[in-house]
Amino acid sequence: MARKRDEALNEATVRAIKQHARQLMAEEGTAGISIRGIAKAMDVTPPAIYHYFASLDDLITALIAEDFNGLADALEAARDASSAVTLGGELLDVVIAYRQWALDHPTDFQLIYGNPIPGYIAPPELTVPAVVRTFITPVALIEAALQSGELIPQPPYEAIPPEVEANLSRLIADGGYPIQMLSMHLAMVMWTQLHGIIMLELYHHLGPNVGSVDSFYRHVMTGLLRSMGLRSI
Amino acid sequence: MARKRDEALNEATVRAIKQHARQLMAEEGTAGISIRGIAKAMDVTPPAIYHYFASLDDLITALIAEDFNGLADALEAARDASSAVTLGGELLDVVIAYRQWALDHPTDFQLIYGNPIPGYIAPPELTVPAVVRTFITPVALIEAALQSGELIPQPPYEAIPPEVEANLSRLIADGGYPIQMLSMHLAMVMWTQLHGIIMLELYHHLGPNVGSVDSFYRHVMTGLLRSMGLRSI
DNA sequence: TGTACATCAGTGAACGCGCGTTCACTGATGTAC
DNA sequence: TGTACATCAGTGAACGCGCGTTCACTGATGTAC
Repeated sequence: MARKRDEALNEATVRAIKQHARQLMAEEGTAGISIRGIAKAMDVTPPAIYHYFASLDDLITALIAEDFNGLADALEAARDASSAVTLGGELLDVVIAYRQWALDHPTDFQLIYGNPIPGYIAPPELTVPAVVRTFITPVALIEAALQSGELIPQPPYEAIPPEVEANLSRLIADGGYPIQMLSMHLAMVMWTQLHGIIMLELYHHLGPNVGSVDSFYRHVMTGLLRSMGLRSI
Repeated sequence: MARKRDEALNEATVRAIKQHARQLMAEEGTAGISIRGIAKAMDVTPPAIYHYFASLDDLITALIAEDFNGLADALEAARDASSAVTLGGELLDVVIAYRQWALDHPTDFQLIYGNPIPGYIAPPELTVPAVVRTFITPVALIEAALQSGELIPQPPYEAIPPEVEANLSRLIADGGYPIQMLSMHLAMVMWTQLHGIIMLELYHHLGPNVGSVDSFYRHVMTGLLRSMGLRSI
């Protein structure tokens, strides 16, 4: 029976394990993570790992949690570092940072958004709020732009299907954020668009088709935000 | 050394092998495909499989090829079966069929568009033209709508970034289709949008957020096509 | 200051598992003369 | 009509591999009195 990091002195080792796990994942893909592989890379015996994580699944769960937070942090940082003078400009910078994080951490992005690792099931009580945290930065900017009149909703994006409306309002209530349903809806649409480009790019389906994914992404995302009624980009 | 299906009498067995492979994949995920697993399911000895496929990788490649063609066939069938009276209506039916195929064959969709199977690398000379075949039906409808004036390009979707333009024209030349670059570009944008929704849905990230993905998908895709300038839906 | 003991980090051997692939083979079926 | 032979589909044993996890253990370090 392994103890989980009761106190924090082993913190450095925990970090080292995660780091080697990510290294392995980068080299062999998301399913390449293994206790034995990490142990070999650290020049240590496999059971030693069990002092820090109770099982392989626990390790993976920790990685996933960290990655979601890493992405969310990157979005916040991009907003804070943005030199844009409008909310729309900040939003575009955040959107660009989203893809940049995926490009900088391709296997991490696959880990949180791609095929599940064989035999592993991510606990939804981790995964759902983690996705939500990732949303907060962009959705808050959309909300602010909406309030300030910088974003004036345009058809067809000013309407929300009734079936979706119900769920969105529950989502907002659960989160406790003072945010209009329309902001949430627009963020959702934006999210699916950006996600499609990134996923296709990561799996090498988009590059051969559009050549410069950089330009394509910027063009499409700018276009989408303008279609939604954002006047400032 | 195994012979590949020299003649076609073993065709029924080849089909049975693929079918059991898909079954296994549906139960255990994309990485659950294994020679031994298939053999066990067919109540046969593992080496027997090597009479029909030279290796596991060959089998996977055959599955991928078949899936791409299956998706392309489904799109053609949807166009042919469409009761819509406009090109735009047909296009929307095709777009809906795309998602429906993914929902009907979730692990097949993951196989062709999700994480690669550990240790397997799909041959690009198979994969790139296969993706293209999948494009033909929607892009032809967009082209026709453009020619007939049913689609009148609107900003921001009437422009193509220069870096993308170069690649698109090469793509069209390679394919030998008499298609305007703008049709290709619009199809590309549409593809990334639809793909994002489907991927997020398949991995259970979208459902909890929007409630009815059905409504959301229809709403977003209709909205996008209208924004592009399609007048008939 | 010295001794007794607890804790911590890790070892080494072993478990049972499933995997792709190879090899020499067997028995049934079909074909040629 | 009967015999000789080739082909086909599959068997059974074995290879070497990597995996997660368990178990009893060791030796170093820290702490209490």
